[in-house]
Amino acid sequence: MAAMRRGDLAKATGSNIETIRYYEKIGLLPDPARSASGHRLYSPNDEKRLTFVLRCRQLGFSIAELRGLLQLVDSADYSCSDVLAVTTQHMRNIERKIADLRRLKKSLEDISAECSGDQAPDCPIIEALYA
Amino acid sequence: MAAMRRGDLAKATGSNIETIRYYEKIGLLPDPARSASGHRLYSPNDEKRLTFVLRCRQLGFSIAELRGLLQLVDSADYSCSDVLAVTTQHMRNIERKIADLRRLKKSLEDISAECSGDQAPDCPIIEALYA
DNA sequence: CTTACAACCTGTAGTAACTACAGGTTCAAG
DNA sequence: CTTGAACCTGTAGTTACTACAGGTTGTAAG
Repeated sequence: MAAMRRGDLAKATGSNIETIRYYEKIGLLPDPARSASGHRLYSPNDEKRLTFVLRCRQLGFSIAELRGLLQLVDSADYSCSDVLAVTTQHMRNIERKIADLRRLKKSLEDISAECSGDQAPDCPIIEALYA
Repeated sequence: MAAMRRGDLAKATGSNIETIRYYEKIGLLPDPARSASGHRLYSPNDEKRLTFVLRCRQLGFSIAELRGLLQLVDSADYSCSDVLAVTTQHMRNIERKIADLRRLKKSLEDISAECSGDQAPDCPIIEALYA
């Protein structure tokens, strides 16, 4: 189980090599071990943590939310209710975003309804917005 | 019908005073007239254009999409089909975002389903992500 | 007429979450 | 021993603004 270098870790997790350095810089990942010449060396534990971070990001957690989640994880005595609170809040945010987008789409549909889509000049969409 | 200054225009359109300068800088708004001492002076036409820009932004058009729309408007011989093409593309983008968020929400629900939300340590949400 | 203060002017830095580059070192293969 | 990939660092660019610093102008009251 040899230590991985940064490129290996990126490949193993499917992430961008620069992202790893970025996450380290902002404190999501701990400073890794270094070889004698200064190259970063990653353990399987480091890989697990990065995987966690990447999964949370894929689930739409912001870096700030993720920081909260990691604080829980790192505190080592987190409970279900703590985690569920963060997750539930995040789901609410997502629901709000969905609602916003739906309203947006409805507005666009309404505005577009009058538009013939043909070669006519003076499109009613523009008329509606540029009044 | 006196010319407005920047603060007046911001108030009239409900926008931030700095945003106006920003839109000017990136070329969404034309360079306005200036008083002898260098203060910006806005015409009713300027106000109409800013209103258009703000409405499009509220409808979720990116600055790049907006630029396309303005190019059409400024070309003065745009047609319905041109405008509808941009709008339709934008609606598709919104639909995709909605779908993405729905999938996200579903994943979170699935992951959370096992979580009791009580004081138990070792939350299954974390287990699922930090595996 | 002066004083005060709001509103303006400019350029620049900060936000979120990365990505990309420049210029230099180290590692691994042939 | 040479070559080239992979690494190192710091910094700039992205989107769409917002906020500040430090200076000038406009306006109203005294």
